[in-house]
Formats: sequence, structure tokens, C-alpha cells
Amino acid sequence: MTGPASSPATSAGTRAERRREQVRREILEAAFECFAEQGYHHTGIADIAARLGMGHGTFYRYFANKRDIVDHVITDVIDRILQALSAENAAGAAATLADYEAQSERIGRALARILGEDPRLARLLLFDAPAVDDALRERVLDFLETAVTLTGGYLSHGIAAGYLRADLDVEATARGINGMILGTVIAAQRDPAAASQERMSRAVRRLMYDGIAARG
Amino acid sequence: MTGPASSPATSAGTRAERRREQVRREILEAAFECFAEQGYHHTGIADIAARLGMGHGTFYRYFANKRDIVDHVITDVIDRILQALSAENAAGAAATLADYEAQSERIGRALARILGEDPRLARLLLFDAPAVDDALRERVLDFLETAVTLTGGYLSHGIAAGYLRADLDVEATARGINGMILGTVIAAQRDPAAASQERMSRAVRRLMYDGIAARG
Amino acid sequence: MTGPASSPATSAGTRAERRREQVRREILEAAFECFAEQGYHHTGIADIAARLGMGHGTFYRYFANKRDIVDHVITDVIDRILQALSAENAAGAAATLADYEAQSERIGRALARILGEDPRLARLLLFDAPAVDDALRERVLDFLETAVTLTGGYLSHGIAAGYLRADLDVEATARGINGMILGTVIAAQRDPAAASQERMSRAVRRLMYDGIAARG
Amino acid sequence: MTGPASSPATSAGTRAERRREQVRREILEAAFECFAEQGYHHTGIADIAARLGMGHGTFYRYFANKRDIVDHVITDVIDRILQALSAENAAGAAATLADYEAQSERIGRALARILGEDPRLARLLLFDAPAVDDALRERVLDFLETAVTLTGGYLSHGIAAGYLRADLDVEATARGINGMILGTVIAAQRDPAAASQERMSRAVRRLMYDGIAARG
DNA sequence: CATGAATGAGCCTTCATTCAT
DNA sequence: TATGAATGAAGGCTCATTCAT
Repeated sequence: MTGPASSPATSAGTRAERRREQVRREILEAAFECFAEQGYHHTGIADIAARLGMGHGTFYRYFANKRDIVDHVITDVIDRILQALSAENAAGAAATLADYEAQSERIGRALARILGEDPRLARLLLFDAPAVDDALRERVLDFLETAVTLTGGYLSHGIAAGYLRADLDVEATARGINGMILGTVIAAQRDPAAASQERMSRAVRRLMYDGIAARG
Repeated sequence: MTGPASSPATSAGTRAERRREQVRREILEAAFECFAEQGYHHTGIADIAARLGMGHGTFYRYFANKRDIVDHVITDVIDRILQALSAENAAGAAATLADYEAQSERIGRALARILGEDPRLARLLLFDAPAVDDALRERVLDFLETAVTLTGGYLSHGIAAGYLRADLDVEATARGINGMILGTVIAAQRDPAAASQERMSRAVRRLMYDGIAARG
Repeated sequence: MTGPASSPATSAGTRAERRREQVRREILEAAFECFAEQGYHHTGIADIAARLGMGHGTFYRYFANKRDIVDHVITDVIDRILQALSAENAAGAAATLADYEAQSERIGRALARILGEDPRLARLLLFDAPAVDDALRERVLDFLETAVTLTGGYLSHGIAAGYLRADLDVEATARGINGMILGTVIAAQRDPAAASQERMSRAVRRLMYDGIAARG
Repeated sequence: MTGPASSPATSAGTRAERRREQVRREILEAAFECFAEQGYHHTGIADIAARLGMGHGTFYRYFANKRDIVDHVITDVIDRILQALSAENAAGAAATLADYEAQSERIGRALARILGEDPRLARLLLFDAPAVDDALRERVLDFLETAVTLTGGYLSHGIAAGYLRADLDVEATARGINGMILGTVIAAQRDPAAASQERMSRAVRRLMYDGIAARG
């Protein structure tokens, strides 16, 4: 229910191939749960197999090794987040500031839904994956960078459309905005109350549009 | 009588005690380096000892076990950051918005100095420590929460002093601001160029005071 | 269908279960030998595994740890001795002094057989197990106490049947008798010659029935 | 108070030598206590030194190594027991059965005093020393054999004097008698109540002189 | 294809012993 | 002579991975 589940094409191929694909996804799901709940290093292959009631030797028929599966799990997590984002994006659709605000709101909600619904997602991505090894840490950083690029794209579009300040340092501002989202996500690790997401969303919007200074 | 009076008493106590304290710090430092470079789980006690050219048994004369030292290392990292913050704080000293901006600027610089100077600090704190175990992840979250409280204190003071909007959601806003700092710190993992810090600082300030919207 | 029906079902269960039980017993046996020959503390898990030509990791598939197996080994030793005793017991069957003597004789022979046959049994139980830790020493003392209780039972029966002195201090006398057996067993550590057992048996019988004093 | 303390010649030699000898004895005493309370293998050199408040390096100025001191401790224990025995022996003094009984009684009391007073003595000798290594186990067996020889000497004397049965198997009977003493000593490990010693003494005497059979 | 028994590299930790001070 | 810091051999235990069934 809450684990990773992407690739819409569940079909394709022989019945055996479909079966194989299904087992793969089950293992992926179980691995996600183990990693997210106990951490990568505290999870044994046997734990993953046990969760599915299968022999742990079977695991190696579907994934090369432990490192391999964590890679796939993280890929899935990232994909799910990116999908949540792109589902509500409509790239450069916002034509006015109001549009932009509404779009930001939708994106925020989508993120809140997916990440708030299952705090293990963020925990795994932010707190476990980077510690696995250099390569995986880089992948997480890449993802964050991608998110910055995405946000930057929206900002650039807004500037072109004239409803955002022309003198914005797009990249730096995008980093700032994404940082606020990151802060929200991390805060949700402690207090996953959805309400908090509402508050955060409002506060961030106020900050971005009104500034924090008192009107002189 | 007891030898030439040299070494300007780095700490108190006997010569032996000072020596002991120095070795302790060396081990702490070596452990920090190992953890930061290879990660906690890929670091063996032997690695730490080898880095100092000492027998690994010696390690256990100074620290109870591997878990013990990572705790001390993280404590040190957090302390260093908090000191960098408190050095420039002057709690509620800012009387005007200009003061506040200046103070924020100083704090930002201090952070940039300590974290930008040695990117391993942030890497260890954010990307390695949380994966060690639940307790350490909680400590890191505690630290972030402390930072939010600190920022919130500044905001509250600013509201009381009248130079910040009275209707700010202090906690949520503080989370947003700290998130931007976090985004900056994480960005520095990739590009530690000090210049980037400058840019980020400016962009964040613009965002906070002017908003991102074009002036209508 | 599932292979030729051979191996006359040493125990119940699947073939795998029988195999597992067999390996368990082999490890138990190897451990017994190692402990008895080199002592508990001088025996490494690797020694036990090496004796069976298996990887030492395999050991841990069958026993939780070193302490666990020594417990099982001692349990086995105690069980073997108790079985030797109970095989010849017939609880309170002896109706006359002659019966009683004959029964004692049989019990003595059974003990001599099992303990004399393999002096390592006694060595392990008396000279190694008590040094493992407090709990195991208590188990050995418990066993000796059980033996005293057993002997006491025979004495009580003999008193009730009228062929033993009514004024015997049952418990104390049982301790004395068991002590003599213990002395015999320990003597066998040095000279395992079966003849010695005969001599001891006779001497003890003489002592118990005739006393050591010259007939005045 | 309760530890090993032999060699009557506390004097002899320089003052420095006497001092040295005193420290040696203190270490021996502390080692006895540690070994008896925690067992040989659970005792570290550091424990012994700590008990005396001295540096553990100092230990090696008085004893070659851990194995060396346990040897001395056991030697001391054995010496103390043998002294307790020889103090009351008067070799072949008993001229009548009554004399012999009285002498046995005295010896029993002496043993009860020294072993009952400090159960750690027996525990160390019987339950720890034999597990140290082959050599020490042999020494303990040697001691038991010596005790048998001693008892055998008394029996031989009694036979020669005519108050003991001429047809006794001296050695075997001596083993039996010593076994009863051993049983008593081991029983005292559980219930060190001195009264029990009285009971045991009486029961053993009854057994040896009257036999256990009812008088027909 | 599924299984789980076997494997051994690897790592933490202890502690007897040495030796410079 | 006393000290305790340093050392590293030794050993218990885990777990990812392989492979025969």
C-alpha cells in the first residue's frame, strides 16, 4: 500500500515473465519496508525474504545483491516523488501569479500527500540512502539537484511571463524554495500531522510573497 | 625539577592528563575523518587506529566502543556548529530590521565558514549519523529542532520589536528559513565554492524581504 | 518418487530434519571431545568446526553460541549418567539386604561402565563445567544433589523394609555413600583400569556392611 | 583473614627483601580472593591489582604471569589443607580404636574448620584449578592422591596395631573414606552451615564402624 | 525455479604482557 | 621500583553470498 510501486506496465511478455515481474516487485516492496523501518545496514537479506515467507536464496534470483536492491528501491522512491511532482506540473502552464500560486499549492499538496502519508519514504531517501555508499549519496544529491532544476524551470517561466521579479537569481532562489520544502519534509519526520503541512504551506507562501518584514 | 616548563597548559591537570586529553582529541579527530570519508559502517576501529599509527587496542583505552565514539564525534560536530551560531548571536540584540539583516548575514557567514570550509562536517551530520541507529537519528533531528527554536527566537524578538510582521507563524516560518539554510548547506556538498554561499545568502535575503513576485 | 527409501529412520521428521538432527549431534559430539580434551576455555568454536571439517559459521546454524553448546553438552553428559542409573534402578524394588546389595552392585557396574569407559565424561562434568560460570557450576552441584536424593531414596526404602538400620541419618549417609562413588570416579581419572572399579566396589561394600573395625 | 597464608618465615633477609615478600603475599592473597570469587578465567590481572590499589604493571615484578600466580595460589591452598591435616596427625600415634576414632574426629574438625570457614578454598581447588590446564589439574589430582596415601597410612597403622580389620584393601578403602570427606566438602558448597559438618561427621563414623545394615 | 545449508571474510572487543618514564 | 599506556594476538559472532538439491 505504502511502499514503492511504479512502472505502469505490469503486463508485457509471457505469463512466466509477468509472474517473475510480480515477485520482483514484491521483493522490492518488502525491501523498501525493511530498509525504511530498520535502516539499510540493520536489514539482512534474510529479513526481506522472511517478510515474504520465501527462502532467502530466492532473493538472489531476482536481484544481484544487497547493494543492487537498495539501488532499485531508491530509484523507485525517487520515481514516485518525481511522478507526484510531474502529475501536477504542466511545466510552464502558469500564466499569472495566481496560476503560479495555485500550481505551487497543488505541487505542495501532492508532495505532502505522498511524503506525509508515509514518512518512511523521506526517512529512507534522506537518512538512510546517503549512508550506503558514495554512489548512492550522489544519486540522492542528484535527485535534489533535479528538484532544484525543476523549481528553477518554474521560476524562469514566471520571469519570462512577467509575474516574477526579473532580477531573481533563479538557481539560488530555487535552492532556497526547495530547502523550505526539505525543511517541511524533515519536520514531518517528527510530527507527521497533516495539519503541520498546511501550516508550513501557508507560512512558506507568506514568506515568499509577502516577505517577513513588517510593512513600513 | 619535573622537567622544563613548556607547553602553555592547553588544559588543566597533570602532564599525563593533558597528554591523555590530547590523544583523546586525536582519536576523535581521526574518527571524524574516517567516518566522514568512508561512512560509519565502512569504518573499522582498525582504520581509526591505523590513521594514527597506533595499535587498535589503544582505541579502547579512550572510548568504550565504536558506538561511543560516533556519539562523541557527532556531539563535537553539533557543538562546533552551535558555537559558530552563538558566537554571532547576541540573542535578541537586533533593534531594527537593518540590525536583524546584518545579524542574519553574520550568522550566515559563520555557518558558511564552518560548514563550507569542511564539507565533511555537514556530510557526517546529515548523511551518515542518521543512519547509525535510531538514537543518533533522533539526536540529529533534535539538533535541527534546536536550530528551529533558535531561529524562532529571533523572529519572535523581531515581532516584539516591531520590525517583523506581527502575523508571522513563528514556528512554521522558522522551519522555512532553516530549510533554506539546509538547502544551502546541502548544495555546498556538491559545489563548496564560497561564492555560492554569497549567492545563496543574497537570494535568501531577497526572497525573505522582497518576495519573489514582481512588484505590481 | 522422492528418492530411495533407505536410512532406517533414526528419528522422526523429514529427511532434512533427520539430517539436521544428525549434524547437531555431530557438533555436540565434537564439542564434547574438544571441551573434554582441551577444556572449555581453550576450545574455540573454530576448533569444534575444524574437527568436523566444516566452516565455523555453520556452527551458529545449530547452536546460539559457545555458552549454549556447553550447556547442551553438559545436559547430555548428565542425562547419560542418569540414564545409566535409572536403567538399573527399579526404584524401591529391593526387598532384602541381599537384593539391595545386588542392586547397588548393578548400579555401580553401570556407572563404572559409562564413566570408566570414557574418563572424559567425568573430567568434563567435574573438572571443566564448574569453571565455566556460576550457572553451570550450580547445574553440576544440582546434579550431585539429585544423586544424593536418589541414594537417599534407596536408603529410606531399605529402612522401611527393615533391612537397613532405622537410625540412619538418611541424607548425611547418602552424601557419604555418594562421596565414595565420587572418590572412585575421580580415582579412575588417573587409573582407568576397570579392575580398580572392582576393587573399589568391593572395598566400599565391605566398608558399608562390615565396617572397618576389627571384630572384637 | 581467610585467604592463603603459609611460609612461617616472614622474616629473613634485608628490610627490602622482607618488604618484597610482604607485597608478594598481598598479591597472592588478592589473587586468591579474585580467583575464588570470579574464577580463574574471569579474573584479570587488573582485577588483582585493583584490589590492592596498585598498578597492574607492578604485578609482573612479583609474578611471571597469570599462570604463575594461580600455581602459587593453589600451592598455598594445598599447603594450608595439608598443614591442617598434619597438625592433628601424629602419624601413627593411635594405639587403640578409640584413639583412632578420636584422631579421625580431630582431623575432621580441622578440615571442617579450614574448609567450612571459607568455602572459597574448596571451590577454587576443586572447581576452578582443574580447568586452568592439564598441569594444574594433575596437581589437584596429585593432592587428592596424597590425601589418599595419608589416609592409607592411618589404615595400615591401624591394621598393624590390630584395631582395624586385617583384610582391608587399604588403598581402596582409603579412597572410599576420602570420597566421603570430599562429598562433605562439596555439600558444604551449598549449605556451609557448620552443623551439617557435625551431622556428616557422625553419619560417616556410624557408616564406617557400624555399617548401614540393620543388626540381625 | 526455489530453497536453505554451508561458508568464511570481516569486524568488534578483550586482556595478558611489555616497556618507557 | 612502580606505573599504566600501548600493544596485538586471539576469538566470538554476523551475514552476504554461493550452490547442491
